[in-house]
Amino acid sequence: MTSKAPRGAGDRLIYLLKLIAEGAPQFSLGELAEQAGLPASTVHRLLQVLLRSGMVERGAGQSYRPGRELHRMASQLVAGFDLVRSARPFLETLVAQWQETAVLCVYSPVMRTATIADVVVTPHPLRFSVDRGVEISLPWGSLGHAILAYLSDGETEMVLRESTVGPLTGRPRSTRSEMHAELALIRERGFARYYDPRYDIAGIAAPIFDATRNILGCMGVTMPSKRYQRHLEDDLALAVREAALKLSEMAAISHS
Amino acid sequence: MTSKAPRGAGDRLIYLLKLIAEGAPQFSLGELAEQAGLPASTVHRLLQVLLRSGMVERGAGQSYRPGRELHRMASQLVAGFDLVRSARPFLETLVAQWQETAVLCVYSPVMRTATIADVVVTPHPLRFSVDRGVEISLPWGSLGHAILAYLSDGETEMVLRESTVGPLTGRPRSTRSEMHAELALIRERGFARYYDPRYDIAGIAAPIFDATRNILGCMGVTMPSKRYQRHLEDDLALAVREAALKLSEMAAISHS
DNA sequence: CCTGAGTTTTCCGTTTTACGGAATTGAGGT
DNA sequence: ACCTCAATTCCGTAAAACGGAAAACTCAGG
Repeated sequence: MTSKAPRGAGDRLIYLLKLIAEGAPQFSLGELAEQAGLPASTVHRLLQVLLRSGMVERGAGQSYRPGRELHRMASQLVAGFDLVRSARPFLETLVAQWQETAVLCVYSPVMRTATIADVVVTPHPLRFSVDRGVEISLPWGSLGHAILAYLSDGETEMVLRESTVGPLTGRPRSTRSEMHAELALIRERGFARYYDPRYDIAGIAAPIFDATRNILGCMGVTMPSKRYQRHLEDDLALAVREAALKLSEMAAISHS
Repeated sequence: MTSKAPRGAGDRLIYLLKLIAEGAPQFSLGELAEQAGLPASTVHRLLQVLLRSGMVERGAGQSYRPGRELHRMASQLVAGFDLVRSARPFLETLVAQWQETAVLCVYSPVMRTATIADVVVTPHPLRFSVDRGVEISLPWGSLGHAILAYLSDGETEMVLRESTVGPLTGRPRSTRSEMHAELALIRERGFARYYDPRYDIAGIAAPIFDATRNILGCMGVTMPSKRYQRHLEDDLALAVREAALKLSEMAAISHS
């Protein structure tokens, strides 16, 4: 907990603000000071700044609490939330770190379809052309699986029944039980892998949820199966899962 | 726009954060500097702090945008939002400023009833005893009217039909058309007044909405009709309306 | 009502950082 | 390549931040 506190009034204020936002709805100066690893007098002075701006208010007795201005700011930000726009930085980070095309995919429950909402392409010259708006098939590929695995049993069933052939292969993908085993594995791990050397395509994807753990879509990376070899370790998969998790957290309260 | 900017790194950071949160999802250093009324070099330095902490990120080109950390903070705050707890400071402020008992009232659409969720009492020795949990009657009193005025026509009709007598008077309150005229007036003004010298009670209340302008409840002040005289001017009414408005803004995204 | 332990708040000399105009660098357009 | 405008860096000055220590305050318990 007592991580090294930053120096400088500005950095420290942000640092405190974060602690306050994720901390208890009611706290004392001492608690905050200890948690922040800062001297009480310093925390006190910084709290005056937050108090002055309404970001923090005084509660019953000698306690402090998040202020109305802070809440108002939060509402404004959340209200202006947009999955696609918010996902962008994550996609960009993934590409910057792993050099593979990153994709955001949103699921439409009414249509029972998923479409590519945003893409950041790899700098590699060899890459698939992935376009926004393209519908992806749920029973096929890492992106589809990452969503399919989190649909209700009924929905999953309907999806599987509706389409029995893969979009590239043109033939049944796998048996029903193989499929269910794979989806269970995805749920366990928190991400989906896909690898098909026959069509030189591979990918890793992880689900994105809203506050009630309804699936909103998924985020993933796709690449030629050759390059996939480098990522057989869990490093990339964990990065993708982590990004999707953070985005879910951000989307937790949204006008789904 | 060019209000006097605060001095000191801390104050200025908060000031910028607010501008960023309520401003465009994409902005340039120059824009922000002008809007803040600060020299560009200063804004630049402060942005480094926000950048360092992830509260702001760089977008395409040379632009800036609200960062992931800021969004995450906002989600956490909104997730922990609670109408009753959030209303408290408003109630306290009202009592401190006007010395009259302030009440938060929440509406339950399923039951079609409103109950008192929180109270901060006046310091005056002469006051009504208002208790949490008490159900209030919608067709009667400022609190009830402030809610009733914003129900759908159908709901309003059902409420009026269900209860035809006032809780204190024990007799029909007013004609249907009088009632509708009053509710229209409330909608126009944004607050409800009530005054009944026969029972020495008076009050002013304003509605609280969620993001889609569904009514969540209301906030108001009650007092003996004697003291009401002092508040015939719109000052108190405006204060109540203002408080309810701000709370609505905060509640804009909530798990109602 | 008084006392005492534990906080919070103020003080103040020292140190560090913030400040912002001017100069430089860099991006985007023609 | 060249131009323009905005972003970024520099740097001497000025102002705030810093935090230990002392004072004031709060809340129990006697």
